[in-house]
Amino acid sequence: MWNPPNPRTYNATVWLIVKQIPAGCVSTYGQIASMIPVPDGSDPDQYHRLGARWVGSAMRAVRDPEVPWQRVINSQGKISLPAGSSGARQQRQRLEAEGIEFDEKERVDLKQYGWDGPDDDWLDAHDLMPPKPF
DNA sequence: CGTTTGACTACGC
DNA sequence: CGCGTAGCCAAAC
Repeated sequence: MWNPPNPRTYNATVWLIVKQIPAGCVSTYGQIASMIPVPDGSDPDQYHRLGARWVGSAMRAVRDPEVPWQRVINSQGKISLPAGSSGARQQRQRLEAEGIEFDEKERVDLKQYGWDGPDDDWLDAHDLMPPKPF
């Protein structure tokens, strides 16, 4: 429920995608989740909603400095780390350093800064693996 | 070795 | 617009 059945593989896939987000852009947990194939037989919508949290746990587990974890925010355009935490401040600072602006409600305009996902040729070249079925 | 603990989201009120 | 809810787990205590 909170974690994918096989975190090692799923996290690696998430990190691979997140690395594609260009500086100055953001994506959401749900968007990242929806880029990853689902196992045969599962309902994509339900699975991707679960996946959003899995993407969150993958971000928590990032250790590779090349993964721009700060560019992943929630569907409301807000930072999901606890408000006021050092992590949240660092995320906001990093995003602002890339030219991203926050409104008075601490939100990023997804229409303006949202990333549309990797190119088709990138997807073809990488052939992402669906998570192991439950 | 049993408990605890999580970077989410769509939907109905 | 804000709040509560349900959704095929596993690593760290």
